[in-house]
Formats: sequence, C-alpha cells, structure tokens
Amino acid sequence: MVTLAEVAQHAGVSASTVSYVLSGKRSISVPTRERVEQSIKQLGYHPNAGARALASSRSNIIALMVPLRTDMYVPVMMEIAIAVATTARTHGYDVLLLTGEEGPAAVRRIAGSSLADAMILMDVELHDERLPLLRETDRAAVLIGLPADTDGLTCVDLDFEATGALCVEHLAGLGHREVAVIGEAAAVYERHTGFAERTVDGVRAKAREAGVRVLHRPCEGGYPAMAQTLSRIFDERPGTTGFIVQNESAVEPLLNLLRQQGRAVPEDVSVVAICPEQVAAQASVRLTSVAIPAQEMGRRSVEQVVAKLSGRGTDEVELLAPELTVRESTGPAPG
Amino acid sequence: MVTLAEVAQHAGVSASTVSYVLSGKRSISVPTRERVEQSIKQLGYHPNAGARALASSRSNIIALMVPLRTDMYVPVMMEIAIAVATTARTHGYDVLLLTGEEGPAAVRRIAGSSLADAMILMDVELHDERLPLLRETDRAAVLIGLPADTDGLTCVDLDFEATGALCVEHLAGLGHREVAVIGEAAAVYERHTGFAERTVDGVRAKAREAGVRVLHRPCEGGYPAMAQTLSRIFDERPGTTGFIVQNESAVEPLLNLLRQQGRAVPEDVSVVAICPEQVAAQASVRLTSVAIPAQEMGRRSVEQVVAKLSGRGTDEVELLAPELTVRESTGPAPG
DNA sequence: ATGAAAGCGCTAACAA
DNA sequence: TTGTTAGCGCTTTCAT
Repeated sequence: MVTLAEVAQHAGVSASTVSYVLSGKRSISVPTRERVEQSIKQLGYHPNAGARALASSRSNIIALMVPLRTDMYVPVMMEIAIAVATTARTHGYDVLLLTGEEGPAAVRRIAGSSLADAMILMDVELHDERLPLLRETDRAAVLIGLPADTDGLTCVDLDFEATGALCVEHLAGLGHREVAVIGEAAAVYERHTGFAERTVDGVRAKAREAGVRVLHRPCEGGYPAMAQTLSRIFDERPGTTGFIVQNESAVEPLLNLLRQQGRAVPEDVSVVAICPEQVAAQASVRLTSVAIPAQEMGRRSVEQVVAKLSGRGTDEVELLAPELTVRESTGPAPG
Repeated sequence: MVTLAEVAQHAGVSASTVSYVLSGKRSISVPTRERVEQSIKQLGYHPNAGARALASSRSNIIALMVPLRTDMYVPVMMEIAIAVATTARTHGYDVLLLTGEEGPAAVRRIAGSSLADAMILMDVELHDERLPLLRETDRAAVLIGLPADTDGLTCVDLDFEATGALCVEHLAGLGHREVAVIGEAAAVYERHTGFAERTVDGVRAKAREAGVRVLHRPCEGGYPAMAQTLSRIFDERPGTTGFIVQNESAVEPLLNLLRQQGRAVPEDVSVVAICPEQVAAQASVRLTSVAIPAQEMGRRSVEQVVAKLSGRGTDEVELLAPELTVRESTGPAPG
C-alpha cells in the first residue's frame, strides 16, 4: 500500500504538505502542489480511511438506517437510499447501510464507535425508540419522516397534509362531492408512522372547506382486500365519484375492479393516487397523482446532514411541497 | 469518548489485556475477564472503528455495489441489499452502500483506501468493466451474477438455465407443445447481463428434449408493449398455449390482456413466471412461478465473502437451484 | 496469564 | 509557504 509518507518522499516534500495538498486547508505554491499531485497520481496513492478517521475524528461516512419492514413500498425506500448514496458522494461521504434489525442499539454502536459522522433515519415513527438515544448523542442526524416531538431534530418529509388537501382540491374542482380515501394497511396506522394520518387530516380539512363528504378506509393491498373495501365503500356511500388512493398495492386492483363493475375511469369515477411517479405512469390507466418525491427526500436529507456537519446546521422541519400531475384518471364528476 | 486505555485503568489491567478480552485472541483468567467486561459495560465503552481499522488493517466493512439502473426490478435489489446487510451483521461486518455511478473508479477507491475489506458486486455484466480492477486488487470479492469469464472469481447466482428448463418441464408435463417466452426489455439483452440469455438457453435445451416449440420475444414492460408483443406471438404461433414470463412489469399486463381476449388462465393458456414470490402471489391470478431467491443470494454472497476473509476462501461459482411453485396459472393444455 | 511498547497512516498544532 | 512532531486509539509482537 502506498502511504502518504511515500508520496512525500517521492515529491520531495514533507508529509504535512501532502496532507495539506489533499485537504486544501492551507495554501500551497503552485509548483509544489503540482509535484505532489503528480506523485499521487504516479504512485496511485489513496489515503487510508482508518488512519484518516483516527487522526481527524471524522470518518466521512453517513449511516443510513432503513427499516426492514415489508409493508412499506420498497421501490421508494430504494430510491431514497440510492439518492442518499449518490448525493453523499458528491459531498465526499460514503453511506453505511444499517437495517432496522439492530434497533436502537445500532444508534449506540455507530455513534460509540465513531463509525459514522452522522445518521439518516428512514421510516421514523411518531414515538420512535431511536430518538431518545439520538438526542443524547452529539452525532448529527436527520430524520426522513416526522415524529410527534421534533424538538431539537432535523426532519425531511413530504407535506402529507398539503398532499391530502391538494387531492381534494383537485377533485372538488372537478365537481366531485363524495370522495373515498383508500388508505394504507391498518398496520401502518397502528404503527403510527404519522404520514398516513397526516394525509387524512389534510383531506378532511380541505373537504370541510370545500363542502365535500369524505369516507376513509384503510386497506391491505391485493385483490381480495380491495374488492371487499370497495364494495363496503359503495354500500355506505353509493354516490361516491372520487377516490384518493394512498396504497401502491391497492392501485391496480382498484382499477381492475372498477372496470369489472362497469364503472369507467374517469367518466364515472375519478381516481387520484398518492404514489411514486412510476406507479402512476405505468398503471393500466395513467393516474392523476401526487408523487412521493423519493429522490428529493434522499437528497435533501443528505444536504441537511452535511450542513449540520459543517456547522451550518439547522434544527428544522423541512416539508416538501406536493405536486399534483393531472393524467387520465380524473375528470368532471358525472351528472 | 471512552477509550480502551480508560477501560484498562478502570479495570486495573493493561491496555493489551482489554484488547485481548475483546478479541479473544489469547486466554484471559476468568476474574480478569470479568473485571474488564464489567468496566466496559460500566463506562459504556465502544472500540473506535478508525483506530481499530488502522491498527489491524481490517475495517470490518463490506462494500456493496448496487446498480442504479432503473430497468432492473427494484424490490429484488433491495431484498438482496437488506439480506446482505443483516447477514453481514451476524458476522460482525457493516455494509457500505455504493451505487454504480462511480463505476470502476469505486473499486479502486474502496480498495485503495482500505475502507472495506471486501466487495460484493450486484448486477454483474458479462464483460463487466469492474472485473479487471477487481482481479488486480487483493481484496476479497463476490459477484452476484455471472460474467463471461469467472476465472479467479467467486460468483453467486440463481441457476437461470435450470430455471428455464424447469419451466419448460412443467409446461411440457402438462401437455403444452407450443410455448412463448416473454423476456426482459431488449436493453437487458443488449447489456449482456447474461441471466436473460441463460434462461432462454435453458428453455431451448429442455424444449428440444421434450419436443416443445419455443418462440422467444423480449418485451419492454407496460400495457402497450405487452399488447403488441402478445399479438405478434399469436400471429406467428396461433397454437401457443404456454407462456414463460421473465419480466415483472409484463406480468400484470399479460394477464389483463389474455383476460380481455377471452383466453382463460389456466384453462386456455398457462403462464409460468420467473419473478419474486411476492409478485407471483399478488398477481391477479396467483402465478405458478420460479422465485428469484433474493434473500438467499444476498446471504450466500456474504457467507462466501466472509469465508474468503477468513482464508477458507473458494473461487467458485455457486448456482442456486431453482424451485418451481405451482399456483393457479398453469393447467393441462387444452384439447 | 499479563504487561510494555512499537507502530498503523494520517492530521493539525506549532515552528520557522 | 513549508517542515517538524505529537498524538489519534487500537493491535500485536516481544518480554516476563
């Protein structure tokens, strides 16, 4: 392995000069810098990560804790993770992938060992077990999601209340007066991840304002569950003409079932989805939707974390504004 | 931060003793060990990762390179990644998440900096750019996938030839004589990832043996593409009664289109899918399928890597045996 | 069974 | 603008 000392010798300078060329922390004369850079290239030098971490007490690693639940929509997690990893690289950081399995202990382990300079936690629950530990730690952290108490924490999330409101606004604008919300599986609500509730809150608030009736039903995904949920909805509210779906695995079943029942989309009923763009665009009817901005969430969380690490930190809740894209699943209310 | 020296002082022993208690690399008297463990717990000591890496030249980190392509089925990648992370932890390793973005340079960077002790590469292509670098490196590595030249490399993958054969065998056993293979998008074949070709090879070989006619068509996912592909298949081979689908985003469109055309599954046509269990089980018709054993692939790749790191290394290609699960999409050939 | 001490490769004062 | 040097916290030989 090529060491910094070898580079120094090869370039005819001291070790610290090489170090400073690398870090840019002090000015180096042009010829010296060029010689050093030349030597680095020639010898194929790469700074040793461990030594660097030890000497500087900075690992340049960000830990990303992803849940290992299966009831969250996986592509979104992956998209966030990829966005985190690529954004982190542009700031000189690598990403350590932690699964939720270790639970709160992982926070202690990573912080204690100085393996990572900072942590990004995904799928945060309202009363997340990891938060107390996180607050004790001096480590920088950013949450993707919104816990009940955000005091002293930095959070990034989609503004789900605004999302719910936006969906209602769109449907109301098209003349729909009876709207059903098909939500996540009951387990998601019970887990109190918050986002599902926040969406419904937003829906309700805007509905009241717009004079729209709302019926909210959680739904496990898949055909059988969706069939049951749908028939119950029409039993209870036969006049329902608008649907807001926040459950990827219910989208396609819903469309199929409506078709089977002879209800045309969007002529008879309108459907707005809250889901990743890809799901909306590839569904059997191209769906009017509010996108889950997974990439943006990943990117912003890294930027927040990097800001914190550079002292420009802000303990702030950043809610991303929802955007509704009109496609072919919504139209004027019938009649 | 609590250091090893502090633990030593607190326990009234030398630093090396504490180190050896931790590593188990030499025998320690019971009372001493207990005192040390007591101190460790009491002080909340965690060994510093950087110092450890520097002194031992082992980071206890495995790098995982995931592709950032979008044309691979994302949940499978994620499942592998999670399996890698959790399995790694059981062996005392953490996982560094690298995206393909950096390309071959990432291999150099990680190896050069000793950031990771080993690498696991996903989505390996037949003539992968990273392989030459990998061979130069002394770092342990395992590929998920099968390049053209596996010499000196350890690979883990599903046995796609056997998978293709297994599908044909199942259909042939049910009396089907004309089978169509709906493959991945053309881009996947052009990229020469290999697995798609291997499947078709397996299909062809077994078909010859079983006297089954085979038509193979790549297919972009989604409805329009699937519609076109399907009509071409029936134009060319009106007698087709069996389908083998290796393309997650074509599955649901295919089922819908067959239904629309009045072809009942499995009464008129049978469908075998090569896809994750979840996709097969949640489709609108529960699909007979060969599963992509994502977890197993992740787990095995870590175990291989760990074996290599402990010297018990094997440069071996490990092909996982496919398993076909019969569900409701296959039945006897009509007529 | 335990201790003492020499590094591992780098960073960052402190000097010049 | 550059060099000298003292650690960073741990592992591991060499002693005892």
